[in-house]
This record gives sequence, structure tokens and C-alpha cells, in this order.
Amino acid sequence: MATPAAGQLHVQRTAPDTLLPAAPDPFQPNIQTSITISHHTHMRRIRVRFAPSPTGPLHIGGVRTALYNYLFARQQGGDMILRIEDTDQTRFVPGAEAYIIEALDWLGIKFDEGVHIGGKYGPYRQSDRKPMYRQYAEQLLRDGWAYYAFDRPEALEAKRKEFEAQKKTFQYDCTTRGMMENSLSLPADEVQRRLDNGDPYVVRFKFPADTNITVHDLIRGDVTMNSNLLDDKVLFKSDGMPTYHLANIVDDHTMEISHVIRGEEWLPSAPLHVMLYRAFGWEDTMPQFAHLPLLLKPDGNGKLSKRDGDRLGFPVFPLDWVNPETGEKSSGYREQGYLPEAVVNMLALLGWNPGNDQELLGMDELIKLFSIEHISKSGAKFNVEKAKWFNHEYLQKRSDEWLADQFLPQLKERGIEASREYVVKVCGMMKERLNFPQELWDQTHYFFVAPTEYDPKAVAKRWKPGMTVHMAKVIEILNTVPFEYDALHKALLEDYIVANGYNMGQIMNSLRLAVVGTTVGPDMLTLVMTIGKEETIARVQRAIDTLKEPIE
RNA sequence: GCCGCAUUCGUCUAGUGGUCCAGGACAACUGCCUCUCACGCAGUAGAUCGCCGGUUCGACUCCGGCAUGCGGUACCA
Repeated sequence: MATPAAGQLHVQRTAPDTLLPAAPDPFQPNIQTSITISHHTHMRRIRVRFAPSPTGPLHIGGVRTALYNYLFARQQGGDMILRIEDTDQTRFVPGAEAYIIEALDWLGIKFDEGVHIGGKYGPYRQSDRKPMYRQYAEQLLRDGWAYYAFDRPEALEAKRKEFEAQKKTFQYDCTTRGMMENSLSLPADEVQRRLDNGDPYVVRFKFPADTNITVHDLIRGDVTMNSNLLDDKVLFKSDGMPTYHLANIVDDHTMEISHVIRGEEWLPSAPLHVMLYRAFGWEDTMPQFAHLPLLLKPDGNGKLSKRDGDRLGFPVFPLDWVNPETGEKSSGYREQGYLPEAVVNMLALLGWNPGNDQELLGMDELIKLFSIEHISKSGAKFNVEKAKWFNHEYLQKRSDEWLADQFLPQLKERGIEASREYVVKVCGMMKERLNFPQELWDQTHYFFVAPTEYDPKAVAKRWKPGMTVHMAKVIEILNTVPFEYDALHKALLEDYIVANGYNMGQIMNSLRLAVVGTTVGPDMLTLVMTIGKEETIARVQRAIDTLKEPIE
């Protein structure tokens, strides 16, 4: 491929200026050349990419896009590639790339090629590919698919104002490019002069007029747009970098990407991309497109945004993120106690279904069941309750030992010494009522410390006259009966409460109140057996001393 | 404004012309379990399939219009 060095460019007017279209004639029937690129069905290796921009933490919607790409790649036995789209140097955020990699790794979304692991189609960071884009812009220029535009941002702004004053909207397109400063409107020698002079310029795509462009989307079917409504997008910026539009086509082509699965926000620019494949002569290997529906905020209908997370009490990001400039912190799923399996399962089902009633699906099953056909067309609202439920389900599958290891540091922070064995036992006992490991302390504190106060409501309801006598009896039983579950059960429940016709609920709940401080918790005798004889007696005695005999 | 996409229980969704007086899940509610709170289990309620027309013997499913929502309309991705 010819690759003239920068500055050596020549404006070639291979075709006369028939390429400079006039405004569409309203009296002429709009006969249009239809461009529909059909896909060749020959076997081709499935290669997909996740191509985030490192402008901040990875949004959960982006995570879902990555997941769908991953599921598709794995299922098809293809390749999953991580490419960083950092063509906008002004929006670079330090740490964002590392964050993206860490987040996807946490979720179990693995890559075959990418910035972090390399591969034979590298480099995988667009800023590292900078030298290769220029030649493609030149190819388009040479072939008449693009032109130089010298208009400065201020000139563009002025033009927009001018149009606005007439209640019109300015768009740099086939109807307006004739009035702008570009290689289509300026004489060739003037264009050459400016280029030789080093005047800043951008390269714009020259959309052919009156052309219907049909994009075949795997999720939505054919989407057709007319080129007269599309603007001449900048492909190559004055800073020497390509825009997303150019870079993404060049990269997808050179990386032999077979399917582009991306967010719905790209649908409006898909016709441009299709035209670019045609302009480059790459129709035969153009990837197939699938535009994913958006993730919506739980209230209202807007797109889920960063602010919503902390406002509505759930994370919008996979991992905690601290804005390096403002220090502002956004919380992540991982730090909130979500398990990666739960996040993956929940995200997979937000916009896709397996075609049956199964809801609990691990990564392997998702890979097996995934299909683009079953992706929804409309946006999905994020639901916190369902997210909690998923986490609950997956938490139950984790071992008591694992849970204990999450809990041990929490206990240590509170200055509590407890053996791992004991913590494992408590975790096993209480796991089923948890959604998150963070709830452990609230649910189990009484296994580690005696109550310091008694819930007034529970006292009013359960600590009735005569209760100090019953509690003294409990202590007596504990002191005289072997400290075993069955023996205690017989002595306390059967021989004392039932045999004497006492109210089981009142006595057992008062005992619970004495031991726990309120009326929650697991089976009472199991609790007693767990915290031990001495501790139980001490707590009951303390309740008697503190609460005293109530006065009716 | 213009262009595009979307629209089934509160939410996620099943549904590809008759098998749908629309099925499942989460949430809600009721009950069971039980010494309590949870968990679990069982059940109840919840959708005139956005609206209006059309095609058809028959439409949630096809077509058109409208409404609403969202997305795009940058030398951002």
C-alpha cells in the first residue's frame, strides 16, 4: 500500500467536480441509488471486540456489552479482543484502562488478545496505532471519498449561529459543504497552497447525495437512512489522530473482526460505517452489526448514569472508582459485596433471555445458551431488588469457610477475637438469611458480644411479670442439666415449660431478649449451645439485674 | 427541529397469525413451617399486550398513522 509521508499529500481531482453536489432539487423525484451491502456467508473465524474509551470507570452498561461479546465469542469458539479507543487525547483519564481490565477480570470476562496481553493483530491501543491511520485517510482522499476541510472551530461555530438565527440547524453536509472552506469548494492551487503552508485541516467523509444506506442489524433487522440527512463526519482530526469513525473501521478490518456488538447509541452512525467499508472496498469482510438496547435508570426513563447509582442505592460501576481529579468516589459492585457470578447472571438477563424459564445461569450455561436472536430490542430498567436476589442465591453457593474469611477482617476491625472455627460455624448458621457479606455483623453480633441494651418494644411485649422467676429457673437448669442440646430441650421445653403449662412463646422470647437484646435469631437452643453455658448464664443474669421484675 | 430505534403485569421478560380469558422471575400480599426474625415452601393479586385504523375467518404477533420514551444530530467515544 502506498504510504506517502505526511506533508507529501497532493490533492488529486481525478474526477471533475460532479462530486460537488447541489442541494437536492425538490421538483425532481428522489431517485436514489440504493446501497445495501450483503454479507457473504462463507465461513469466517468469529472475532469480536470490546472497545471502550478510557475516559473514566467502566459503566455497567459497558460491562454488559463486554459480557455479550464474550458469551458470543466463547460460544462460537471465536476470539475476544480488548481494544482501547483513546483517539481523543483530551479526554484521557489516568487509571481508566487499568480499571477496565481489572473489572472485566473480576467478572471472569477473559480476552484472547488485547492491550494487556498482546496478540498478533496488535497494537491494541489506538494511540499506539496512530501512524497507520493517516494512509487510510489518504486512500479515501485519493479515491474521492473524502476531502480536506480548513474551517476552524470558530468558523463552524459562527456558521451554526448564523443558521440558528434563521431557525435552521447547520450541518456540514452535501448541501452546505459548497459554502465552506474545503478542497471541494476551493481552487486546487489554493488547497495545495494551504497544505504546503501547513494550515490545519481535517479530513471529512464525502457522503454521496441521494443514497439510501441500509444497515442490517442482527437485532433490529434492516435500518435504512438517507445520505442527504447525514453529515460529512470528520474522519481525521487536525491533531493527526483519527476520529472514532475512521479508527474503528480501520481497526475492525485489520483485526478481522467478524461481529460488532455495541451499544444502541452507535446505531445512528452505523450508515457512515457501512459507507466507509464500501469506500475502502472492504464490503466483503464487513462485520455484522448488533446494536444492544440501553440500560435505563430504575426511576424515569433516562439512560442509567453515574449519579443514579449513589442516589438510588446501587452501584453503576463494577469496582470502586475515585476520580483522580476531583477525588469524588463512586462505589462499585465488588466493594458493595456483590459476587461476580451474580453480577454476570443479572446483567446477562437484562436484555437477553435463554428462551426458557431458567434464571440462575452460570457463565458456562450462559455461553451455551447465548444467542443474539434472544436479545431484546428495548431498553431495560435496572432493578435493585432483583440484583439482591441474585446475590442471595449465589451467596448460598459459597462455602461457610469463604464467608468466614470475608467476615474475619470485619470482626478484627471491631476488635473482636474469635477463632476461625467459631466464625465458620456462625456463618454456616446464618448464611441463608444474607444477601451480602456486609450484613454479617448486623445478623450475628450477638454471637460475639453480649447485648448492651434491650429493645424497648420487645421488652414491653415479652418481659412480663414473673419473668425474672422463669429466667432464674433457666439459669438453674443450665447449671444442673448436662450442656447438650437434647438434654436442655427436655429439661427446659418439655419438663419445665410444657409440663407446667407455661406460655412457650413468652418464656423462650424472653430468654432470647436476654441473650440477644431483641427477638431475632436462629433456634434458641442452638444459639445457647453456640455461645456456651457460661456466656448464656451471664447474659440471662444480666437481663434479670437490668430489666428487673416488671410492675404490671 | 430533523433522523433513527423502541413500546406485554410495579420491574426484568416469554410470546415469530389460532395451542394466550397472555406464561415465568423479582417485588407485594396471604398462608404453612415456628419460641422470634429470617430462610424455605404453598398460594393470591397484578397486563383492556401505548392509542387509532387496516389486512385476515382470526392479531400481542403483519401494515399504516398517532402518542410517548429513548438515542443521535461534536475536530466525544
